[in-house]
Amino acid sequence: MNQAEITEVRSLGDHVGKSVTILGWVESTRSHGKVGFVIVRDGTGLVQGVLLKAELPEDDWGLLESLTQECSVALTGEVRAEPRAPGGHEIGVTGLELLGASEDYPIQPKEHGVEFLLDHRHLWLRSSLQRAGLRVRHEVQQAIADFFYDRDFVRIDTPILTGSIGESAGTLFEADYFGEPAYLAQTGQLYVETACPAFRKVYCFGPTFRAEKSKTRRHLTEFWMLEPEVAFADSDDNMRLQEDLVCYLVERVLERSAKELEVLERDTADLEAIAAPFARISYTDAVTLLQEKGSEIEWGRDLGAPDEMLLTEQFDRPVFVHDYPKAVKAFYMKENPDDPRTVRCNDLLVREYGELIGGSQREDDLDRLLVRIREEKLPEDVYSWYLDLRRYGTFVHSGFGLGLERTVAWLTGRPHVREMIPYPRLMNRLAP
RNA sequence: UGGGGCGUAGCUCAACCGGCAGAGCGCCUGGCUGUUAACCAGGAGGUUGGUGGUUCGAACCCACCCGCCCCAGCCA
Repeated sequence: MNQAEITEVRSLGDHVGKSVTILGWVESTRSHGKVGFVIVRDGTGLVQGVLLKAELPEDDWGLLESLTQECSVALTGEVRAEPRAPGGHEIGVTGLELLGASEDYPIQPKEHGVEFLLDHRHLWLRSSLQRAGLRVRHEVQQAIADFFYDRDFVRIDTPILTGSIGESAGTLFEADYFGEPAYLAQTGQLYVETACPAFRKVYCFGPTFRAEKSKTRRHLTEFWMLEPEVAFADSDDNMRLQEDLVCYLVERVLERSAKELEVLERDTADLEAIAAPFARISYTDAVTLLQEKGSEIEWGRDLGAPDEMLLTEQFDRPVFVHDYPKAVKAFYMKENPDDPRTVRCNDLLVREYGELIGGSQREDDLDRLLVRIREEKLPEDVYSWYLDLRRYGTFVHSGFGLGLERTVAWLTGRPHVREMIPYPRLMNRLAP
């Protein structure tokens, strides 16, 4: 195999009229007796190969029947522009080599059930909708890195194995750590906060784990979370950063993932309309509004999914709900000086998917934080290092967590987060 | 964990009131020089999720169990 003549499908436009070799996997074949068509995917695009019995060596023509779905091949021939071909180009095949056979490939270009597809996730990844969704995920990850790099944030990788607890016990995955209990991280937040005095603006971005027995289209037990943390930023600064980030992500995906959104049949009208500022409504005002719209919600209770849906329908873009009751939020959130029943926090809600972001200003007063830890009956000793942050130069700071899969599901319009991560971990799925 | 739905060929699904278990796709064989989920002809492929019960007779009715999906709770 002469590597010098191997060409990627995405650059075929530069090789029209020339002979090239394509390496890839067969998506489908159609044979008509003395002419055959083969669709090859090489990971950069699709190209159609045209095989004429009269123009192929006898041996190569015989190979046609062994070109089964997903076998790997080397295809050699002249490139032609052909608008009718998937990908816009076709190759008049003059040489054909079977690299790896593929017998009884399980996934057909037909409808399949969810369970079957998830059981074959390692093969399902090759399908067009899955490729499109995961490519958007990749774009969003890169956009996140670019956004924070451009703003002088330092990326801090927080531990996945921890001895201390993130938010609430009972939803932690436990592991054995040389005889001691260890837990898979639910959040990197407490750790990333500690890097603020070192770098001022920081973020962590990695997998997090929740042993929640939830079975909804918005939850995974292992998901990727972006968690920025900014020193000397209050809750309002925090919301402005979230707004800027979400606008940037939408812009990037519209600009660079247009092809993928088309494959996914995403109507992008609502994304194109998104611009700062987003609506901001206090929890208290939201409750009043929801009650007017017929919700049973009462002040003090957390917003349920139906409430969030109803609320987002009142706005034409993502909406911030801020200053929730202290009782329904985490211990580390800053008590609201104007109304001690509430904390300085916010959720960012979008239509159909609910909470994309949860954020807050952090409690920076040592005594008040201790009171909250005791109220929640949390083990004080494991938080000693977190409390040190308030002992040695405490400072106003805020941050938030953005769920990657939920964000990508929203951007692509796919209904379920399980398709937005290569290998979803769900309550009842640990394989493949 | 609660509410609702479902489980039949490799896959997606039919099967009327309880009466011979079927189709499409995929696969195999043959035909065809421009197909786009190609088409035409033929073929193979079944312990109807499991156990027990009712009945002359169960894919179908009943009980229990297993599995999956959707919604809710929890959250990102």
